[in-house]
Amino acid sequence: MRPASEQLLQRISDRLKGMADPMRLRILHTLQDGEKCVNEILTEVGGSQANVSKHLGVLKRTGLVECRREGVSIYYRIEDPAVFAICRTVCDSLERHVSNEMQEIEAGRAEMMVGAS
Amino acid sequence: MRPASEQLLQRISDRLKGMADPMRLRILHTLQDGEKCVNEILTEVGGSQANVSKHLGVLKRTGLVECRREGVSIYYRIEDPAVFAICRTVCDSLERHVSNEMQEIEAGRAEMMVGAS
DNA sequence: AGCAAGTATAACCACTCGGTAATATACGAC
DNA sequence: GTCGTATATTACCGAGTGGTTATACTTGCT
Repeated sequence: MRPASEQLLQRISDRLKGMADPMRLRILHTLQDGEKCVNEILTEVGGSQANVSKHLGVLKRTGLVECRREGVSIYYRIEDPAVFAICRTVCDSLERHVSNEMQEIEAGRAEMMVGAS
Repeated sequence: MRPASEQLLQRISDRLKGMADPMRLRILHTLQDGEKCVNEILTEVGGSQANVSKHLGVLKRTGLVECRREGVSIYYRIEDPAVFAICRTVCDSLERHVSNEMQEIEAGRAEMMVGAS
């Protein structure tokens, strides 16, 4: 097994950390259908202007989004669609997890029924 | 586009946060080839016992690993191999990112050369 | 130049996080 | 029971995070 260099691990965890926030996930999600300026993002995801701007800064620093200026507006767009693949993978995993929980609950219930007089 | 419920976003970000740390990635990586007890993990990933134990706690709370007791030892194992798919996706994305940077540097250099007398 | 709109930044606060050192717990051997 | 080993937990600290409010910056318009 490869030793998985410290640098690589650091970069992976940075990127994951960049995504690991509900507000930022909302922003990424709303950018899924094309670039949008801050105002549009703001009305779609809610929250204060300063807060959204800060989260956009985090996303930009992390390399998850890019932006360009057009007049007085600044348009943000997804820099790497891999984000969505990651989200999908996590969602699938969560679904499996939940269905496992359900099965265990079912099994537990069945066992209780056997034990019951 | 689906509104992507607040709960789901919270769970996704929790899971990402659970992975978003170099030490935890190292632990997950070392568990890739089967379950290991804390001592084994400890010697493979380094760091203090308390620290590794705490990170293992985080991984367990997040639902990324499971554990079982065998005598005095406690064996941990990956609960959901989706972790590796996520890492692979991030790595691929990083590689693309880096190669883009390289191209831009190359392009920039070429331009400079043109400008030079 | 001055003003307004869009966006970013600074200062601050409560809170979480990653780390360490020390202590507690659980188990097996004796 | 005591002792030693394996692991978890506690208490603490410095650093970072997510949020708010207020302020600054940048651009277009007049």
